[in-house]
Amino acid sequence: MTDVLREVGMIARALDSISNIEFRQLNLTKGQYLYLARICENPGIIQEQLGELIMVDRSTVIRAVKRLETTGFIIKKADLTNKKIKHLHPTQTGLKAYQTVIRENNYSTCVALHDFTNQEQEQLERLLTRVRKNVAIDWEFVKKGNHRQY
Amino acid sequence: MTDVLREVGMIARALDSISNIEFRQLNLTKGQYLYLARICENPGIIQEQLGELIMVDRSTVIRAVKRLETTGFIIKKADLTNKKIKHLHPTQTGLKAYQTVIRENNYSTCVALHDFTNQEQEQLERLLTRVRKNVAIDWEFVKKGNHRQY
DNA sequence: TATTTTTTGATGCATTTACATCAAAATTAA
DNA sequence: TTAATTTTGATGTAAATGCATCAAAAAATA
Repeated sequence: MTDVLREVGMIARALDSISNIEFRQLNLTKGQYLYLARICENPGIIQEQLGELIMVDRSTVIRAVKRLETTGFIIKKADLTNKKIKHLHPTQTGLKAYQTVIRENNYSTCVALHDFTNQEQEQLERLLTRVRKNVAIDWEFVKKGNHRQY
Repeated sequence: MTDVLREVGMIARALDSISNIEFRQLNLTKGQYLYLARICENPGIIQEQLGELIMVDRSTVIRAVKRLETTGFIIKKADLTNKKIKHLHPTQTGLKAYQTVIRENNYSTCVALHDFTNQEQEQLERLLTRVRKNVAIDWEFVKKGNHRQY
């Protein structure tokens, strides 16, 4: 019954582990590739949204982004009208590193799906998107302090 | 292209986050439910195997298991012939907590698959198992210090 | 308009995570 | 058997993670 979730967990940990090892050569520490990629793909995004996109805690985002800033991969820009928010943009260095991140991620996807037909790949993606949306509802519910009944 | 991996990552983080929040009432700290469940299902397992099963670093297993031991969820038993290895077994407290872990995990699975037909559920599980096996090969390769070409 | 609530960012603290490295036992090879 | 290699466990160190909490700005409500 819980097997599906376990497979997902194992796959996620293994791939994250591989990426973290491989991206050390880019001077990206654990997990940073996630934030960098999303910022490069959504320039101007704010930290709050980044957390929702990646599904991690706000405080985690803030610290990961701070590190990316001090190491020169991204910059924070103030908003013209809203004093509270800060827009995130990649630097040249960030975009350069992003190329490698994408190449690696694509390679991992190929490895993960190497014996899959096109149809199976599409099927898996469709199913996973539905799972993610289902799970997101409960994640936000529980993160807000609500209790699930089971 | 990399979307499948991202979905997997998001799902895994969200579910892990939910579980960690919910299991604090059992006095299980972050990630410990994973180890406890596997030990309850594989009594006598050794730490090395546990790492392969969950796909985390050896050092992480050792510390998680140590905490589970000091908090009384499991015990380590010496092997009769092999002085190097230590077999892990749940205590009564551990088995009690495991009941809740399973109930929660099953509930999360239901939530994740709530709009899936039986056929879709089975299909997803088959596909994910194949992905996990594919990924495991590279994980062990990279963990051993080998470099992937991409 | 004034008050309340929500949003967004930030930090202190405790904890996990994992790489590098060591050490001892067990296994394999010479 | 002896020497080399692998397995298994362990720890120091550095870093990420996330909860609790604060604060300021913005948005919603009275």
